[in-house]
Amino acid sequence: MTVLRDATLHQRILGDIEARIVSGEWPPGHRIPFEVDLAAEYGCSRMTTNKVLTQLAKSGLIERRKKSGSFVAHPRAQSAVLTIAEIEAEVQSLRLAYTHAIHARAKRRANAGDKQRLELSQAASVLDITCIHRAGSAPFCLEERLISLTTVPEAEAETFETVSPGTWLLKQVPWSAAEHRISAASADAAIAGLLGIEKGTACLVIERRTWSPAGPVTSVLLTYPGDRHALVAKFAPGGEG
Amino acid sequence: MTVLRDATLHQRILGDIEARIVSGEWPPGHRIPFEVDLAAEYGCSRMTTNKVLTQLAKSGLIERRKKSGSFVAHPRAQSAVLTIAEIEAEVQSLRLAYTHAIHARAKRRANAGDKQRLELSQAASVLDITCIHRAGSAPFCLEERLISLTTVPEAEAETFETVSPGTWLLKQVPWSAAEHRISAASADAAIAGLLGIEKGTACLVIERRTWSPAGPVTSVLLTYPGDRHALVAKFAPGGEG
DNA sequence: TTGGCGATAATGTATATACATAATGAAGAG
DNA sequence: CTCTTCATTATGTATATACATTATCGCCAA
Repeated sequence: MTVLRDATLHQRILGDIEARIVSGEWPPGHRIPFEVDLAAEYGCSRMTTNKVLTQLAKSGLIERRKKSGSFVAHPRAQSAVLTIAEIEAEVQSLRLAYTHAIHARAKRRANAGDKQRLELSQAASVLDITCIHRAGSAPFCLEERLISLTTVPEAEAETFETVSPGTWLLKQVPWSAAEHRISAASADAAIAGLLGIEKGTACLVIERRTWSPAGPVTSVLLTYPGDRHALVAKFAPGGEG
Repeated sequence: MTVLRDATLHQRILGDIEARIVSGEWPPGHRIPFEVDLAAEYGCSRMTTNKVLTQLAKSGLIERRKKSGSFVAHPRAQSAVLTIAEIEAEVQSLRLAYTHAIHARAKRRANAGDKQRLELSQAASVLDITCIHRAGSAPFCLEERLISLTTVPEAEAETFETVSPGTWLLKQVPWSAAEHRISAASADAAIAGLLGIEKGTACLVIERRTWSPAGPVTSVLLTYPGDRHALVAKFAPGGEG
């Protein structure tokens, strides 16, 4: 119920329509007023109402059909924005000291498993890195990463001792596309040892694969002890409130 | 590398700028041409380039500062759109028959735990439902749900035998806000029994809480056997590819 | 040197207008 | 009665214009 003080006309119209949809006053399937009618109602030009409705359509709240009008959409699937912070930032937001250590680092020709993880078809060489992230003195997260040296040859010269692989790659390829796969798994003996937890503990596993226009960049498995970590995703109809 | 055939001017400009950012040609911090210069380059009006840059700013790829210009943003956190399908749709996409069964259903005054889960402050009554979703004959997912009868009194009359609680609520409160919390947990004896898995199996747990303008609606814990399920979230710079 | 003041330059919002596009529905031809 | 055609109508995209907002820079004075 926060009344926006200096809301623009655009925001006012947008908010009014959103409120009527979210409250259920306009249920899915309901036809909302035409652009020209809304413009008349608010005493503005059609361009203004057009931009509002276009934005609502992009956010998925309404559907627009030429000649027919605009209709409140039927929600299909719960979708939400998932924010995965950098591990260092995540640890620091817990007011703990962040450190990382490289546990293993090897260059090799890509084997079958590597090719599948990176979606490589041709022969290529990769860098395989195992890294432990700590919050204070306790292990926080295990990182098992493959880097395609074909796409990022500069990685071969890096030891990643001072800068973690994730942070370094973010500088090299700032705006790559990514796909995340989130699942749960029991820690095997090796992982349990590295994370200092009991074998069989449930862990949250995030696999992130990233691509640049030049090709596959990296595939990383992040394993978190499950009882200590959770991902949070929020959804507000129409974007952010 | 798909060349858009009938791309609008807006899409062309947008794509060109995105490409230069994603490729690294324009690194974070780089100042991109002014609206008027872009307009001159493409032979269009400033309104067109303005809308393109405004959209890029909303998607987080650039930052805009009055008098200074527009700059490629520094990526802060990996964020991606997570789509959580309805369980029924999810099962059917696996080409399996979907059924659900109500295992328990109880109305009660909200206790301390209920109030915390629903973020209720006052006394209220809630409906507590345990429901098993099956793919074919095998359990697929366990649903433990609280519904606030203050916000959705109609729920009291529902048995949810024919329509699952999630589907029913989606009809009642179509466009509610939601918060998801994703974690991993070991199945205890009760959950293992209901899901037909061994005690201690790692499970993916999604807690979804939803609100309507009238107040908290529901809190649901979805527990999936971890080795059989994964969530997928994708990120493409600038929205969808 | 320092402090403030105003010109400037870039973005932010809104308007009126124009024409393109596509779906609907009605009129007309076979 | 059916198929085609065409006018209508609502959205989609783009333009030229206007004025508001707000950082930044340079000038001038204390």
